[in-house]
Amino acid sequence: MVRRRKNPEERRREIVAAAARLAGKTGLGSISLRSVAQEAGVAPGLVNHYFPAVEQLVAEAFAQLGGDDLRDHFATIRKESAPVQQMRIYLRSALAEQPDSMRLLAVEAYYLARYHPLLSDALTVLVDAWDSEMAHLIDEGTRNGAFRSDDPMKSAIHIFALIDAFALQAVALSHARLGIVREMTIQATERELGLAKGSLQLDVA
Amino acid sequence: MVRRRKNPEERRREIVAAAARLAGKTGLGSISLRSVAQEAGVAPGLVNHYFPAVEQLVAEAFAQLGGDDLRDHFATIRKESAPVQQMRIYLRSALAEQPDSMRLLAVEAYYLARYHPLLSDALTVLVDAWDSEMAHLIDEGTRNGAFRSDDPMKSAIHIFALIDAFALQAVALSHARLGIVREMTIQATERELGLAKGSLQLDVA
DNA sequence: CTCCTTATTGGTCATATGGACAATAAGGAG
DNA sequence: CTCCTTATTGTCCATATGACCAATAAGGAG
Repeated sequence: MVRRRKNPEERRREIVAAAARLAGKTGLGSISLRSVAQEAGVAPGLVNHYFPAVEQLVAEAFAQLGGDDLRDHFATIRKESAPVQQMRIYLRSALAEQPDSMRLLAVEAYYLARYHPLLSDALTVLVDAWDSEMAHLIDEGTRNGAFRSDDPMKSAIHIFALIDAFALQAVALSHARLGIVREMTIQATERELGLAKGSLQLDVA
Repeated sequence: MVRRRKNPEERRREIVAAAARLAGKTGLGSISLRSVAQEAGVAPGLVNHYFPAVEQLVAEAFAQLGGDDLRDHFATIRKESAPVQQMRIYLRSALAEQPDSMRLLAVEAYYLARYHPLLSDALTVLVDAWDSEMAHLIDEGTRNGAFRSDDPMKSAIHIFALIDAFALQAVALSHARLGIVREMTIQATERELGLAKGSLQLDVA
């Protein structure tokens, strides 16, 4: 095997990136010493060298994917200037019929978190980040006059709880239920933000 | 090893029961040929004899646990006669701080369902059963005049989506968030059933 | 140019998994 | 009481996992 000696930080990043790529395709469960080593094009022992415990690698890969996903979403949201439109854009992607890979990953992470302290921490950090970004958005909208919310953070948590519920259903259950939960989420969000019924209807441009 | 030859149906039930016991304690992931064989006090090969694929056993164990849990809950609920009190009783157990084993199992099942067709089917059956039992309860309450709901099934699905969201959080996240989601679920349920704010407050006897 | 740190490799171990199979004996049928 | 079906056992195999470790060589320091 051709050996190429790299800067440790860089190699470490490469390994995390490889693990994240795998998880994005086939879930956190597909992260193993050997699979990651192959994906990164290095020997399995090297993965072990940087991550004495695979647990750590799983947690970092999840944090990586989650962070990227969060940034992507808010970059898209921020392209809109009107708060109502921002919220509509977000709901449209969060309530899409077929779950994107991050949503599947999140459900997996919720489940694994029970046996996996490091992943649990990463999940907490990610959820907190979403909460505060969303609270910030709601706060802006409220000052702007577009929304009405006494407690933006509370509103954010409320909205995410509903979206989580949708995600859970979307992973496993029927389309009929999905439709009902989607409607419910939209209406509850409108109510939470003091919007008129129908303001967040997704099919409206 | 002492060999005792039993009626096939009985032995099969024993094996499912052993698997269910394991899953109740340590999750569906702890069901394996060997662990179940040990729990049931038989040779691993016998488990294989009754369940050529472990997948089937996992699905049946989950169905067993889920069915028992459903029956238990509604047996308790039915002890109350007043619909509002029935609903309060149910919410109190569903929104309890520490998740009971069935709740953890459900989250696991939602996740595993993606890779596990038989478990997915079992989950669908269970969810449908909950929906229709709850819809029935709501329907009774509506005829009785205690509730007000245009579409009991839709109301049931709405309520369960919120409870699922709570369960998801309860498995992994902080108490602060839990409290917010609990309040939200109670208020949304009151609204869904046409009840006055506070009617379902859990600390009310 | 030489040396030495350490990134990197490849191989080994212990463990757990699902699955298949031949041998055995329990216990009901006749 | 005898026979025969099949429930039951113990064993074996292929595979995948995490983890450990000695040997090697890349590439910067001096």
